[in-house]
Amino acid sequence: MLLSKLLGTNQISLQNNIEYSTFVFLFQKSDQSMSIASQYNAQQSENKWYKYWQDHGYFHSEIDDRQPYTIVIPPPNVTGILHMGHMLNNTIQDVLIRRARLKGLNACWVPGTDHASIATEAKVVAKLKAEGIEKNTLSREEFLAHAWQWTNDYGGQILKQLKRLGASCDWERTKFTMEEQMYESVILSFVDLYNKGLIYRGHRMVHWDPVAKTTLSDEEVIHEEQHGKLYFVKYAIQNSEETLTVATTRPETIFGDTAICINPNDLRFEHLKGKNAVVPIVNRIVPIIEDEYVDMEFGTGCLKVTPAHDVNDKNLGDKHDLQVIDIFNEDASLNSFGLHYQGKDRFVVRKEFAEELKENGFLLKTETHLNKVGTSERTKAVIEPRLSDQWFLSMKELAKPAIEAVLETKEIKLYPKKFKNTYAHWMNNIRDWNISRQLWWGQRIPAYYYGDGKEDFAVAENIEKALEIAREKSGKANLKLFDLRQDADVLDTWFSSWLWPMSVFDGIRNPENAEFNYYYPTNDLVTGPDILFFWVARMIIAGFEYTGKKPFNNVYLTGLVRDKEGRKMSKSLGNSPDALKLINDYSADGVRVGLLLSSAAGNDLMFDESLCQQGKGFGNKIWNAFRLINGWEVDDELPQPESSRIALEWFEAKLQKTLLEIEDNYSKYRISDALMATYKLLWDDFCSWLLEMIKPVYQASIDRKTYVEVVHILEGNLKILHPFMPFLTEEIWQNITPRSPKEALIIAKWPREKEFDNELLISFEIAAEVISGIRTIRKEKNISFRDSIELLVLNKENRTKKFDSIISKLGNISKIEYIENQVEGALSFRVNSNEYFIPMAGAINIEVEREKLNEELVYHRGFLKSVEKKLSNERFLAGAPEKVVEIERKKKSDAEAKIETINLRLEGLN
RNA sequence: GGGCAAUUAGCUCAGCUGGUUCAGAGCACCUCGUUUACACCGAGGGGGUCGGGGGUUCGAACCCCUCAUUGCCCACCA
Repeated sequence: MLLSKLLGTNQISLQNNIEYSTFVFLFQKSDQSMSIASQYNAQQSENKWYKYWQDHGYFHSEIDDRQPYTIVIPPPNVTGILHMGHMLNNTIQDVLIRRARLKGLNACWVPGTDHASIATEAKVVAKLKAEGIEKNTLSREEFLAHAWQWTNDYGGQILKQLKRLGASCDWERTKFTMEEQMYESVILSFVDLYNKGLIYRGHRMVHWDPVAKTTLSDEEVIHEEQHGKLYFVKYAIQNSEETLTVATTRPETIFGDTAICINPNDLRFEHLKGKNAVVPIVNRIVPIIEDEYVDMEFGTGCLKVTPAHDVNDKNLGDKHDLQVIDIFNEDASLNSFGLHYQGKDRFVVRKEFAEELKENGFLLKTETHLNKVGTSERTKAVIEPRLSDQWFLSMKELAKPAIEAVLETKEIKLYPKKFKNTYAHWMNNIRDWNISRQLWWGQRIPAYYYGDGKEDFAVAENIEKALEIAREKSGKANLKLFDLRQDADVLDTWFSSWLWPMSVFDGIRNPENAEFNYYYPTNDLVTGPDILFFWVARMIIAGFEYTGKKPFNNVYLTGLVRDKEGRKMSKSLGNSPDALKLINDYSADGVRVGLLLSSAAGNDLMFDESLCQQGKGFGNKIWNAFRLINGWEVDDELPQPESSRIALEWFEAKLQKTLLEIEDNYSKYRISDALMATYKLLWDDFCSWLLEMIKPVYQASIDRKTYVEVVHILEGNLKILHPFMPFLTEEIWQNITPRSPKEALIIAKWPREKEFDNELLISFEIAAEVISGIRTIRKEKNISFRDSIELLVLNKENRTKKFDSIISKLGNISKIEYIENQVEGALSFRVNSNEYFIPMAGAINIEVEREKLNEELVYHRGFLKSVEKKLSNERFLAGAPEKVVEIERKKKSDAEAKIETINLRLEGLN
């Protein structure tokens, strides 16, 4: 352990606000420093620290004096399993929440799961079917018992998987959208919106999913391009030898035809006006109506009208008072209107009926046709437009504050901001939301029917209240509970999750409760753009409706995780890696880093396992930096070398500068940039420069002051890295010295920001270039790094000598000497205007040297010329700001100085 | 059909208000190096007409126009 080394016998002056607690504890030295493996053992460490964190309640949040920082998880489907999208999403949330914790905020991340009405019900139905049980043989109660059984058996699996990822959720607050509090909140909000007149029951054309046998909202329908056929079908004209031809993509709906429609301006069909047509095979007589809706250019210019199965046809039907004939059963097989096709599936009928039409001379031809077909988001079934009674929520008014908050006052910010356009478009064209579903798994609609009339129902949060209302509404005081029949439908899943940020804090049932007032509005929401409308927009709407406040300040929309060929990850392609296997192979930290390395907000992420490898490699690098420091022997007698003092001073400045950069990145939700800045600080600045600069020569000891300071720096680095790599950092943190639970890294304090010396950073960069120049020459001339050499400096611009000790160390320079004149017979290089010489008798090839110098000369002359051209352009001088002109002048004089130097060197060679 | 975004090194992407962050990063690649924390390593290096064309400007990766390609969202043309 490092501790015994930190506590020297000498008095140490603690610089740089080193955490005093680090030094207070005295533990006996355990002599294990040498036995630490050169490879970091992730698995062991992950289990250990996750348990430790949980046991000590670091994830749990209670109201206190601190400012809250709240995130509610986008609740995954209760029966879901962790996929790459979740991993990305939750890694980002965990980074934000852990950072907030380190920054001293009261961080609260509320986890939970969604009952996912349609998806879960489909799974349960499939499972029962596999056991030989059909859903329709079960009562509602029996089915729900199976569904709960399923939920209890398999539900929440995904939450366990999130723990493997390191997600620091407040598990004590885990919520499920079907649990009592959440369920009641949904019902209350339904009743409330109904009483406000915003929820209504309507007979409308809705999207019907014939597989799930339920309606869907507009958002649940995915339009897909499909190659279909356009069938040209001949209809006879009643009492005439004439015919007309319609073009249709759906011949099977001919059974539901109740009119033919032409455009009144279409001169081709003048003679058909006022006549009737005969529907082929069906032999139904239908009117030929006129409406400008018909596009004369499309197909034949004649449209068959099927009001029961097409939205446009329904509109035409309403307008022209047409009969509505529904020809489908609920599974989209034909009903008795389908005549001899009764019971057959619509697609089978399409084929067979087309054949029959053809045989009877009604089908003139078919053409291939590309059109968009609506499919169910969940079941992939082709959607059937269907007329039915459903519950709707009118959205126009509700949406107004939500539009304002994002687009006008900007109190809610979307990242990346391009989604504002998409949001605006959807919100401004928002349509009423069909919220009823013909399913059993979900919150049941609290409407109770007491009669057969359209309005014979009462809406209330329980049946007793409903009875009161029903008695009043109907005027029948003798109505009994058993006269009431509750609506069979449940609510759209999103009608419960749109309350999520409020209902997890019980803010719907009990809006004045302390927790709700403390944690709400939440801070950041991290989710995918695919549910921007389903969920995000609706949460904003609900938030304003119920609290008058936004539900969150910022929305971070992640991209889709794709495979490295850019394909969507999907089960059918088999290109989705097993999340837990990845964690096992690359460690949770490695996977987190891998996912974040190239995932700017809103950009799709091309996932490649090698990124996880890079993450794992990074972890190992840090582990080994720790091993290096851990292995040093401290000698109290040693004074601190000049080079170490300066190196530490430099790193402190570099750290401060990087902290600003990281802060800036976080503030813009540029998480991968924040990670990259951290990555470079640790790998390049800390490992490659600082540790190399202070490292004692082989088997030598290190002085205590340097040692103490570098350990402190390591600790600071661990804090910055912790949000990205929580396990590794806690492991090292606890290995540095034993810590009490109060001193765990997870709740440590983020490094304090301080002024820093920028000049120091600049002069170090020059020193680094000098070192690089020395290395290049060593390499060119094959001078071993073990052989020390001398360096002569022709100092033309008063280079600071501050870093000379470091140059000596990293360049293995035995002596640095400042000189006044050119040196002959030496190797040379330039940094800025200064020249550096390494005396090396006989190592110079004059010809090669001259050629090199000439090349440089050509470059600088060309450069000078371009600058001079610019400066002689009067319009440039007039138009450009003084600052820019000044820069050009400086460039000019620099170039001139360089040319002069090179010329001198060339003369010297002759 | 309407809208939005993207196109920069072999790959993934930065590049903010037009000029010192201006052509960058990480990875990959090439060369050299290892009894010295780490080969999951170190040092060094090569590599781009900034999608094409036109314009504005003293000055364009950045602004405008146009074309091309790709992706996404929305939309009731059978």
